[in-house]
Amino acid sequence: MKNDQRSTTTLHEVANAAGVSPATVSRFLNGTAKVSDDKRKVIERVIGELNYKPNQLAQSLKMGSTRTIGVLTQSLESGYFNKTMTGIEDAMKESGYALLIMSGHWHADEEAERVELLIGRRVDGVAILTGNMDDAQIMGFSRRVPIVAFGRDLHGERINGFCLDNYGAACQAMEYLIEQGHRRIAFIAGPADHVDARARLAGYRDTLARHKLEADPALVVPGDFSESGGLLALNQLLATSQRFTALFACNDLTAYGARLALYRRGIRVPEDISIVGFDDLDSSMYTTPPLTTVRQPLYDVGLCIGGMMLRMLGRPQPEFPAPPLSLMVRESVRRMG
Amino acid sequence: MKNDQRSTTTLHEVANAAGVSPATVSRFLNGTAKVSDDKRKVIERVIGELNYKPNQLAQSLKMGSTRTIGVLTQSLESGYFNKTMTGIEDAMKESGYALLIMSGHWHADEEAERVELLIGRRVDGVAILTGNMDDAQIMGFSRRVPIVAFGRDLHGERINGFCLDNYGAACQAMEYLIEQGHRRIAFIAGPADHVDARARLAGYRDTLARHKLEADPALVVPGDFSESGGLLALNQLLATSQRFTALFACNDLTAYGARLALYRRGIRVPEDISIVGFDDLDSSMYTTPPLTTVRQPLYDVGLCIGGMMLRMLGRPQPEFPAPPLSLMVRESVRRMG
DNA sequence: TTGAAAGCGTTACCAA
DNA sequence: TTGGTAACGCTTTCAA
Repeated sequence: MKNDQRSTTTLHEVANAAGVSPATVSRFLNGTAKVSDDKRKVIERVIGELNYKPNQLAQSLKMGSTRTIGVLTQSLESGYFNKTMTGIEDAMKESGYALLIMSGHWHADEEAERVELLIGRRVDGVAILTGNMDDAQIMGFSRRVPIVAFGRDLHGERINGFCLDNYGAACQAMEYLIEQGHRRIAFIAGPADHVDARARLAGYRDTLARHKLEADPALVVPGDFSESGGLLALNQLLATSQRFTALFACNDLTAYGARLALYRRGIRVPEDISIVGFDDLDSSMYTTPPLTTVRQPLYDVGLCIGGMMLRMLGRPQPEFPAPPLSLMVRESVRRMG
Repeated sequence: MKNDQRSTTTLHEVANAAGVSPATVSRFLNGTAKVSDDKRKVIERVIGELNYKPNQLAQSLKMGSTRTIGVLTQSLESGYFNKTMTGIEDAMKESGYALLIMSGHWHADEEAERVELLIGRRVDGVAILTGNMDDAQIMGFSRRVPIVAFGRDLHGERINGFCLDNYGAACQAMEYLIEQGHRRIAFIAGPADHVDARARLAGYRDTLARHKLEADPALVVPGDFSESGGLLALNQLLATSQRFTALFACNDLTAYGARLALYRRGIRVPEDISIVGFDDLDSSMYTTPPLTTVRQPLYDVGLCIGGMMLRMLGRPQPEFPAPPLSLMVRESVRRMG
């Protein structure tokens, strides 16, 4: 017993102990070529005795593939992104690929830096979840590594992307509110530089216009996709003493914050004010009242991303269409009159 | 321009182009030894021109370190674990270490399998977040790779662990409830095989006993750490028409579910029933009413884990004491009489 | 200060 | 079917 400390058995040691050449052991391991029954038996035994595990590092260096895909998320804490990552993880499960995850925190420079890091670590592909980088920048990266980008409409030899129809879903939510008899509908916006936030705002405005309803600019207040932003926004809105019967929040977190602001003032939901959110986070089913919101099929998005990646990497996968957004009608909207 | 496709420049190519030996380039890159000014200049230029980036794979193989630490989490979707991971990520930020994250889904076999995978990928260390493996099993892994384990009191040459005082915090929460005048307090338990869940239950029982209050077994109902479990549990509790004025939920998710069950029946919080949770998830500050709950300093836990890991890996780090749990008094508990 | 060369643990080609 | 051997891209002796 000389291998005391974390010593790792190598292929050579196995070969020596088994009295065969390293090449043969390798062939046995990978099924690359036939090895005779007697040798196979010895090798099998020796591997068991020595508890040999191939060094993936060496394999990667040799084969030019790390069996790792990099994921650029924005925040490890985001329920939004993590659901997607679970999907990616599950899509990759059987393939032997591992996920190297890094966060860009919605900061273009940091995102680019992380992608560089990922490439430096020789990942086989990079999945980019939204973020603030230029499309051009991402296209540039795609010359160095296969990329699948969620939230971007990018396509090319080594890159694929897809978006969800945020605009359409926002319209759908607004239609619902209007159909329930609401006329004065407030909107808490998201970060102005965020594509999805912009699409949702456009959906709000266009639907109002389509119904020839006044789009009172005082009814649109800025938010930042966070609970505290929603709280602030609603306080700000209330301070202007504008009348409104419904509120469309650009995401669920914002809706949570707004809901608390209402609670603080004793304004009931949905009796006094109706609320619609966007995302359908897990907890939205359990708020009081359960939140009516646009469901983003994030897990499926992850599956989709994973599948696209695997396909780019040359592993045939069943196509998985980008899933649609849909309105989850729960209990935060009241039917008027 | 011959390097069209993702071709990667190597150290040798740089050396050739610069008219020096690979060794010199390597020395320049690592500052391992002095290189003369003229050579240094050429090398610098060539590296820029060729956009050379060292192959980390080759470096790792040579140096025996991947600068990667594996993290065994239980679920990528868990707000609980992800907060911790953010802490780990931040602790590692400057060190050049990357995180290879895998999920065990609270299943001992799967956890062990993931750790094997991590070791196979030659991570420099593994951080284990709770989970269901035996302590012995984990000690076993520690002979192969340095480990820091959260939620375990393990110590050894290549392993360090720490727990948070769930028992004490549960007692603290119960003391608060009693102090507020509550006498009949219900408890929604967590998974019976979960250490933390057990500690919290023990805290509930012992505090009752310490105050000579009846521990009515009908008042403790099983849950599973999820919202739906909390909802079910509370319905079950209500079905027995037991009297109680307060509810201690073994975690926040459970509290959310219970709160919805109450809402459904028009039972007000905290006027009719008071609720205390455990974890202090981000959204607990924004529930209606904001939830009084035990705060787990998960981000700091992550920092702590990261620091311990770095120290084990031979990088001196300032010690970071395991942070204490504390009760966040908000608005879900009513003062009786 | 520099270069040649050995080696990290694999895989795969070429002979045998 | 097997073994020898040359890579993969890097770091680090050892000499010069």
